[in-house]
Amino acid sequence: MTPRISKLERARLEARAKVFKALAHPSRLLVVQELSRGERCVCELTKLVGADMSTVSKHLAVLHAAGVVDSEKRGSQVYYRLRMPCVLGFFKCVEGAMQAAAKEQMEVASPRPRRAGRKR
Amino acid sequence: MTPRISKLERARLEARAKVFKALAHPSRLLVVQELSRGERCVCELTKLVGADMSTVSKHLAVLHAAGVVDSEKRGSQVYYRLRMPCVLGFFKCVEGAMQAAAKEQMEVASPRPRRAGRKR
DNA sequence: AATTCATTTGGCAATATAGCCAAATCACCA
DNA sequence: TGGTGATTTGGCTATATTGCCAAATGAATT
Repeated sequence: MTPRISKLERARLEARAKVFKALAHPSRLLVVQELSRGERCVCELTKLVGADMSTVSKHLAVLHAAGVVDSEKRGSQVYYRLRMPCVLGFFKCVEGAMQAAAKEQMEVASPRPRRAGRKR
Repeated sequence: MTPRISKLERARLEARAKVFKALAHPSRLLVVQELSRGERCVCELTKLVGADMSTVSKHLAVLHAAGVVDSEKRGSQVYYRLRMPCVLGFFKCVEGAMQAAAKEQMEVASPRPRRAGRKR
């Protein structure tokens, strides 16, 4: 019942979790990936994601609140930029782990026989 | 309405998001951090987190399903291990970004005066 | 086999998230 | 000032997540 960590540590974890939460959605990951290639306006991202613009706007608000992206209004459109480029490094980490997991999945599904095996 | 990405790409994003989702909770982040120091049984992690053991067990199940941790039963207890150590690198990235954000927050709250300023 | 400890699972209520539509803003232009 | 395009916000429903309790499972012990 009594946690072994301080309130401060709790707050730190909460803040960190906010960033992960912000990235924990396919559309938002897609947006981040796209923004890694340069700034984009909401209309461009909307076409890319293929959802309602209001939906995309809310996704962007989540990313912005977490400090992952930055926005700048120019004329009538708003441009978003990636502000935490180090997330891209983590994508590679995840990618690698997923490949390992996939390989393992396959081996569980049909293990390579040690000496001789046959399909069943 | 029509997204500009393929179904395969969609699936890839979904899989990636699953990992982020698994990390998107303070308690689970705490667990990951702890496991970076070595394997721990559920009872240890439960004390650390300070929640019901069933709750912690479910958190661990989420991390396991995402491939972030691994488990091994030894005797009557189950030991969990970090399987994706590269997540730790990302913690640093987030930490740095959050510090930058915090500093900026403070400057927004009370900007350093350019020439002369006074409290209001 | 009964007991106990460690863990997982089922179920449920509270809360949070996602996505759409409609309405409100905001900038620009006629 | 009215109109148009870009974006955000409010509101709503559907869905997902969280966390507790209680019950089920499993291993070690008596």
